[in-house]
Amino acid sequence: MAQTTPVGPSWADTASARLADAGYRRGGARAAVIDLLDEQACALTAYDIEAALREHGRAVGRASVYRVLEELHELGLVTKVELGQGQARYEPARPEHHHHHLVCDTCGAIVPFHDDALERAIAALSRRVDFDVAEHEIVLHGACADCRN
Amino acid sequence: MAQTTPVGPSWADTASARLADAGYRRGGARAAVIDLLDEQACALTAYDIEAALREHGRAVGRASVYRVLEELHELGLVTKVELGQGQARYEPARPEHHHHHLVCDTCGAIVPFHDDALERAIAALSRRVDFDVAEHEIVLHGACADCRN
DNA sequence: TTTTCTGCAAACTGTTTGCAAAGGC
DNA sequence: GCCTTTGCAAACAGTTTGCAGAAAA
Repeated sequence: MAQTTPVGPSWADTASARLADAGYRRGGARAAVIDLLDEQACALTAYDIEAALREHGRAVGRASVYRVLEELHELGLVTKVELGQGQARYEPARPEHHHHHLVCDTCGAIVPFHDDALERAIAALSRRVDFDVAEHEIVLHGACADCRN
Repeated sequence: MAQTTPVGPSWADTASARLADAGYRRGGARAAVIDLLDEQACALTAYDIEAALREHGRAVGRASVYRVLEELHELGLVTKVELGQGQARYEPARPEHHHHHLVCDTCGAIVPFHDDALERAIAALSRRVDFDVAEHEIVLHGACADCRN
């Protein structure tokens, strides 16, 4: 169950450092949310985060969860995705693990994917367009392997 | 200000026919929403629709707007998009005008675009993936020409 | 006349905000 | 000690639902 992700400077470290640079103090709620996000590979809802923290015995107020997520998102450290399920999801922004999502509209399952051709098409398009494109979000809806039967 | 879109069977006709086939009756709220959507090229929020109908002197209850939109979406006649602005938007589904959206995170402007390379990449990917892909949504975030200065 | 549709108001859900107490520096 | 951060509760916004009257078939 334990996941090992032995990289150099962890996302949590980077995020903490960046927050410090931005003048934020090292509060408990902030650290708890960052540590939790650091362990996650894919996107969680604010509620997921709140529940997980409570289970870990590090309960954090809902408002604080939202506030921390917003700060992190503002600094580009967290990616906020809306998968059409009526609530936002958040995941650590790790450029080397850039990905998008498949959503099963039947069971709600979320599967991350990455596709170079798609990224190239997006990059080319971004250059062509009269717009400063900062981010892009791609969501594929449908039925997962289990649900299409 | 008046837009002319002289196609064969209008989207409104198609939508009405499809609704009738599905066993729905031809109520006033339903017709009003369909007629309004038919005139629109891009995505409106439920609130936009409610306000526009009121201005046209065809006021429709908010609940009815949502109910009609849901029916239309269920039948695949309306595309529902979430552009990260905390509210859903709806537009008539016209396969021949398939497009996606650029969103200016500064002023909120929404610009539709279409890109064949992107669509091809999505199509290829959809075939490769262990998932029945029914729809896809692509949102590019950034700053529009006016806001990037 | 029977069944569906509509509008209103109330309920809900996810998110944000005001404020006083707790905590970092 | 000053200023930020936190948690709670209340406020909010968008959306959904229950219900009684209006309207289609």
